[in-house]
Amino acid sequence: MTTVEEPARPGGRIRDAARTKAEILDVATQEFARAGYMGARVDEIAARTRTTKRMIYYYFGGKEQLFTAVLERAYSVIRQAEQELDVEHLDPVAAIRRLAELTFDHHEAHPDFIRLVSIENIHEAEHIAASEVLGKLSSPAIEVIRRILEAGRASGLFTADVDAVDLHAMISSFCFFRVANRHTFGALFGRDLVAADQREHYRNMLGDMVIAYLTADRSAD
Amino acid sequence: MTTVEEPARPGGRIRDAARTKAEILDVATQEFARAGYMGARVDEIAARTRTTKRMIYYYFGGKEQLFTAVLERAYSVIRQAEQELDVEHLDPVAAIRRLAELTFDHHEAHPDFIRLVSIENIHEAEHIAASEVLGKLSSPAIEVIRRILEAGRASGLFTADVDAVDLHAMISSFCFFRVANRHTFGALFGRDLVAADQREHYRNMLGDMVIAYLTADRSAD
DNA sequence: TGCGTAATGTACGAACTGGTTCGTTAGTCA
DNA sequence: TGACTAACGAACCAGTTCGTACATTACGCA
Repeated sequence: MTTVEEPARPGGRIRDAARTKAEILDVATQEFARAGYMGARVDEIAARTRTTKRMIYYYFGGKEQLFTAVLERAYSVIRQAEQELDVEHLDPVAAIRRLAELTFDHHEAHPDFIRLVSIENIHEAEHIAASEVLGKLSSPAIEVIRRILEAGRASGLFTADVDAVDLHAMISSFCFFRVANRHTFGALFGRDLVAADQREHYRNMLGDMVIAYLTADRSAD
Repeated sequence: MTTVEEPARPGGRIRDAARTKAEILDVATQEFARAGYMGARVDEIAARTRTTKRMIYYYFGGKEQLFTAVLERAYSVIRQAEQELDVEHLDPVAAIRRLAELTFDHHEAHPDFIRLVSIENIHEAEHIAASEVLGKLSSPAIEVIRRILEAGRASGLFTADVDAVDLHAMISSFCFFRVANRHTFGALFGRDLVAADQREHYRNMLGDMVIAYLTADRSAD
């Protein structure tokens, strides 16, 4: 989330559509993530911006479209990260582990994004459905996983006939839950899943889990 | 969720505190799960009840306490289910698989509960913290897992030195994600994780994953 | 049977909230 | 340089929303 922060020429208003839009999106991302879609206040977003509520409606049309724009930008950040995945030079086991760790790191680094996704699910993904952009572009990570899995099966390392999307779901589950349900889990089990000193532990646990699943001896089943 | 449904004596109002309270909780559960905490409308809950908004404030004090009461009852349902866990007569591998499948089934059967938990996490578990009841009582499932893990390690079947709470988190992750993120995942990857004809597939996948993790050959690490 | 209290219903209000109306200003291009 | 338009601000409005004041009724018990 590129936080816009500029010297702000002190005398009166400056005209910069791009900056104003970006600033609104920054603040809106925080506010929606903080309070949920219905809990977020358009006035509050405006107040924390160097512009006014009028501009939100001028640029985005309304609360609904603003949230959609927030989601679009948030998703574009992961896609960017996924695009930079470069793990296919590794052997399949190392490649999958690396991919899992990158997913893990990305979730940890973007808790606001996780919250937005939770919120969007409460609303049954209606904003994603309404978005021109989001519906189409699928994740590059899936293709990467598909290729690694193929290589792993070809070399005999991977015993399981797993689908790439399913494996992605498995990896995401763990990463997502850890961040999204941090609070209830902590309150009920007295354990902070996102505690700094447990980070490596859970990161390894995820890798071990995925590799164990892919390389398990299926002859006993 | 025991839906209260009674013949409803046709002539005028009936006095039944327990029934009125239970009916409010039923409707409130639906409404909060549907729209989130901030999105839920007290008037709407009252309208869908055979009583009035006045009664909500009379019995629960306010929206906040009503939501807490909804959470308390929702969590008590899982605890009930967990209390009935009876898997320790099985060998450790079968016992863990059975436990994972029960968790899987419970999540699938209670989507409203999943939504409430997501919502409560958006609000950083503040209602759980405010609850007299919820903070203390921890899950019986943890003790069951602890015992199975011990037996598994003792018999040499389980290679991993896993903590019971961590394993619970692992199992819950997959089950929770599948239900909670159904909508965004479906919209983005074109796959319905809760499709009826894929149920067995994902149920097996979870079991395979957990067993593979617990019985993996760790000598290579 | 009458009385006290728990339970219930109605109507209302103050504060809030998304969205709009109307008017203003800065930049730019002919 | 002047006019045109994109960018912007202040005030306002209509509909909601949580919560309450006040009146009322059913039920248990003396």
